[in-house]
Amino acid sequence: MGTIYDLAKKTGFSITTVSKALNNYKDVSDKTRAKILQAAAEMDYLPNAHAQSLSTKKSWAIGVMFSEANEVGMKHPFFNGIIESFRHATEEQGYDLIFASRNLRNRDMSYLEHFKHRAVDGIVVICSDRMDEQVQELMRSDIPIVVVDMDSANCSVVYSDNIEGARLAVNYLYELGHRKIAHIAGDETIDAGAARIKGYELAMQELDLPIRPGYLVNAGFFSVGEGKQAMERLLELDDQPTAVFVAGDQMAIGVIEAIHEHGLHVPNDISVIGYDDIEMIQYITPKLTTIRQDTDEIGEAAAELLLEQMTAKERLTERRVIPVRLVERASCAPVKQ
Amino acid sequence: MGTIYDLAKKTGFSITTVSKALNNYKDVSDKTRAKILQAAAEMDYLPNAHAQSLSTKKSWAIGVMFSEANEVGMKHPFFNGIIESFRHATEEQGYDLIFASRNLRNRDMSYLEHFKHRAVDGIVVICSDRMDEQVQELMRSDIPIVVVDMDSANCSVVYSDNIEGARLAVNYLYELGHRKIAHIAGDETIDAGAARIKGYELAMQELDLPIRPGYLVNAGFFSVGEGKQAMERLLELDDQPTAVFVAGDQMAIGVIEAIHEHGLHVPNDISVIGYDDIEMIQYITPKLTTIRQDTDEIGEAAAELLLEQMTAKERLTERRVIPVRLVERASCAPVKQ
DNA sequence: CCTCTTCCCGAAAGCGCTTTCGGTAATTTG
DNA sequence: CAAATTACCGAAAGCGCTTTCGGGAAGAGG
Repeated sequence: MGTIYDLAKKTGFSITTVSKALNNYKDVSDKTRAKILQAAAEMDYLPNAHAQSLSTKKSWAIGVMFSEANEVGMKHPFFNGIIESFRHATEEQGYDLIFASRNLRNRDMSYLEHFKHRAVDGIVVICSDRMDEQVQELMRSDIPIVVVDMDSANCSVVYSDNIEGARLAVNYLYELGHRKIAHIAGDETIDAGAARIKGYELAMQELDLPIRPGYLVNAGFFSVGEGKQAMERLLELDDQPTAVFVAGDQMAIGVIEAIHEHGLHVPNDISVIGYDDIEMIQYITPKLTTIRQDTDEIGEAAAELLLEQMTAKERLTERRVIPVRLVERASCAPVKQ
Repeated sequence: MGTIYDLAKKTGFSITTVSKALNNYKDVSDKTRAKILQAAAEMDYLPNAHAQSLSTKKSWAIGVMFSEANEVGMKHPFFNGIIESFRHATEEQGYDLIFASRNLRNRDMSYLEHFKHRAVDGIVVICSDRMDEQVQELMRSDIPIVVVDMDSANCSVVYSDNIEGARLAVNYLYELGHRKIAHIAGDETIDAGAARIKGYELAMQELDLPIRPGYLVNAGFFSVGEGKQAMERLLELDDQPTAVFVAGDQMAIGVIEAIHEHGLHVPNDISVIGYDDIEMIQYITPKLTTIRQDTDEIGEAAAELLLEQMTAKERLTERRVIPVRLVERASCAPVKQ
């Protein structure tokens, strides 16, 4: 492959000139530039990224951190959608993504330390627990950072309009005639969970609907199993809801399962509406009506906010709230008389 | 953060000694090592990875390439399972994963070029089209590489036992009394598709079952829509199958949809068995019986084969075939009399 | 007491690249 | 034609680290 030294030797110019030719400096003549480029092509020359980074202090790499909670890792469909679109957007600008191990040759370090070690140009953190000490540390650092699906005053953030989403859901159920609307919620330590709860309460209040005892149930961390358990608790109530707004699609799947196992029918007996619009819910029975989060736009926005900071070379704190919309499918029906 | 120069100044030792202390060379006394480590901790010293890589020619990074076909990218659930377990396994050894953009500051280069530029220690390629020129180039290179879900004589590979999987599926249907067994296949240009076809043909032959006209239908690249279309073609046959072995779970979802839309019932009218065991098929109706690919083990095996080559510093060509198993759920039933 | 090891430490070169700064040759200007 | 630009090129320092090699001091052996 060779280095610029080889190129210099081969062309007879100095390494300075070679480097300049390669980097489009204007103080090399077209003729020598052409010669050098030609030679570079002939010997399959490729610049060494490490040497470049060392010298320029720019690594063209973005560190990715995501929640390992629930053992989902990279398997979480919502996370994946976001990271995929984030990847596309940053890749266009020439950045690589690096998924950091926290294990530096057997000395394990924090994510921040690792990212500093790797000298990434920026960091994106996705789907995380705001209480996570690691995340806090990242947010306190001076590396450009964007946080997805979580709010913070100290760094750029992007998340869906969860309040509005919850309102959409509740209003939709209301228009179908439902008055006894329950909410199976995500844990309040997760921003998205808390916001949807807030939106639910707000919407109910606006509609002058009381939140009956037991109608707001914390189902934890968005898994199918937790959703199912939560629904079972609702089904034990004397005063059962006719509709339930579930804070996540995966939980909603569990919810439907519980309802079915109880011998009831969705949506004829109970309507359920989810949140996220992950792909698979189109294929379950009944197809799930849900609030769609636009993962493409979230990813793009995150990329935009991060790139902005990286070029500005200063910490910005912009907040981007991505609109959501209702996707009507088959899991909600007018209330039975 | 500081460099080793700062550490040297602070402790009064030379940078040589500092470096040695940090890297556990034995020709520094315990006392000075302690001092240096202490000072390092005090000033939050972290070694610069680029400088290290430049000097040692080891980057502790593994390049990841995956298929962009079908626009799935990182969203493909099967891919994700594998990469997640691969990540875990390599992370334990201190490696980071880098998802390469092919856009080096607006000059777009091949994956191989990019990986060379980044000086990765190894490459993993997943779920790819064997015809892809980029993949071919990677396989021809001299960088340690492991290929998943594809066969090749020139590099280490790991894939599921697709022949056996197909056989398991066909035999299972046979035992349920089915004799008219069709196969909705993946494209033959995909190794997994081809192997499952072969397994299907083999199994049918072993059971002395004829493959009736139109019973082997190419459904392309494993999407829900393609599966659905393929099933529609089967349903147009005068001599309809009583069971169908589908080469992928996503396609199977489309298959079931087509059958239902045709007014038939799964499994009472037609039995369906899938392939992969992606998470969501537990939640569709009926729950899909399938051949389970062990993504965890595939990822681990891939990591193992790659790490092996990286430490051996030579190209190896081991082949690892991961066993599969039948997961019985509710989409298959005894044949109607 | 002298020599031979052993134990520690540091000078220096090298990894591959960028960038400042100065210098020469060619060109323009008055 | 002299002076002032302009165009082009290169020496050298620097980025932060590793590793070879040699040398001084201390301890061991005779």
